[in-house]
Amino acid sequence: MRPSRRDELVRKAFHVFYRNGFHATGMDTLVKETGISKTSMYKYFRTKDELILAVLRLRDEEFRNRFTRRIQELATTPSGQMLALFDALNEWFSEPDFCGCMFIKAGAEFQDKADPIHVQAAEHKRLLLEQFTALAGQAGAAAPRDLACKLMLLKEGAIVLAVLGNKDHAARNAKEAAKMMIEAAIGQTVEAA
Amino acid sequence: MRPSRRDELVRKAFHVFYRNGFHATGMDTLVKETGISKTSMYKYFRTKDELILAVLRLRDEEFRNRFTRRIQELATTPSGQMLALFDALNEWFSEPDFCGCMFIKAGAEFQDKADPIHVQAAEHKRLLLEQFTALAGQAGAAAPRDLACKLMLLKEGAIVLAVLGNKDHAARNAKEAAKMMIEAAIGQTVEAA
DNA sequence: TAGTAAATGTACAGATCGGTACGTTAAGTC
DNA sequence: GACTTAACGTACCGATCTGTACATTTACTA
Repeated sequence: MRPSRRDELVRKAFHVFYRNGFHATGMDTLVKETGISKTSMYKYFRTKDELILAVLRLRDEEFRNRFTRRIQELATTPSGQMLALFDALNEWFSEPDFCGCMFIKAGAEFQDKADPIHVQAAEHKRLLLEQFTALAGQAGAAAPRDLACKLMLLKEGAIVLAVLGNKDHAARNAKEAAKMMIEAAIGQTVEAA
Repeated sequence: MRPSRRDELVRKAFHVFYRNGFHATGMDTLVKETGISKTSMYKYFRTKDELILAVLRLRDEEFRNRFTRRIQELATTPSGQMLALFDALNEWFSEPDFCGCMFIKAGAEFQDKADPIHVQAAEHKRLLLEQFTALAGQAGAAAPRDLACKLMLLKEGAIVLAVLGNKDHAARNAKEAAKMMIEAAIGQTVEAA
């Protein structure tokens, strides 16, 4: 089974949806931007929504993998990695084609909580929270889930303000706030990278 | 100048856009949901985008007014009001028709930073940040703008997680985190309401 | 009661939407 | 060379999109 053409579609469709939005991107636009015929698209996916779901699944996997790896590169201790999370976030903000979180946008465009796309978006956040919780547990936090939730709050808030406000300001303050949260939860200081 | 019919349109259009999204809501849907003829709509506003802008302006004004008033009802001191902000947030989350922040959603659907709708959404966040900064200044915070930014981060993060995760969890942790931020910035404890 | 302004309903234009039908081309395999 | 498979292009379907034209009705006012 050669996955090439189908994966190429999903990968290219991601960029178009990410930049243009879901409802604002028509299938004809996708044909033009991806160079893949509409006939092929509808052989791989029965509906536009199914294509969107595939895009979100790919993005979820790649984003979490890349994020986790980058954090491990930046710090060795669990507490240090929790703080490095916000350096990785800042790096992401600085990428030239950064324009927010795909899952926040998916949740915003597909608001029905029963919609599979909305569910998929929520699932991404849930999986991230799980990872953060594990990290907080390894760091010896008193209430790992609460610390993880607080880090998530800062991360999501930083993304929103990076889109609608000042990237640098958001990233710096999120990291400062995170440092206080982490230190309060584990009872010792954490040094910034 | 009788503002009734036009304002009625803006007010009712808000609810439809808020629940259904901007691109997903057609003008014919607005006719059906608001009971106002399409001819009238296009007499008041030349395009759909202009109507959306008017909706955002109304929402901005009403949201900030209502929020500010509620915070003043819940607490008297500036520092207490900053904390009460997260009680007001929790109340908002509990409203039956709560489905996120209209401006985050507007920013997500209109991503072009030059688009007037995107600009309007960013302006709302900027004005909120101004208010928080003033409050932080009154409370005697060392760096009012930084404290305000941290509160914003927690507020926006809480909204995102209220939509894509657990409302109660998000609101409670946001308030706990805010308490630590405020106390660290003003150098004294703040009591919860 | 006549006149005026606002709001209405209906019908439509031109474009685009998601999705399908169908015939053609390109590349490999036997 | 015959056969299969995957991808292609084009043309189209019915529905919906934003926005307009136009004649009619409502409601206030003189």
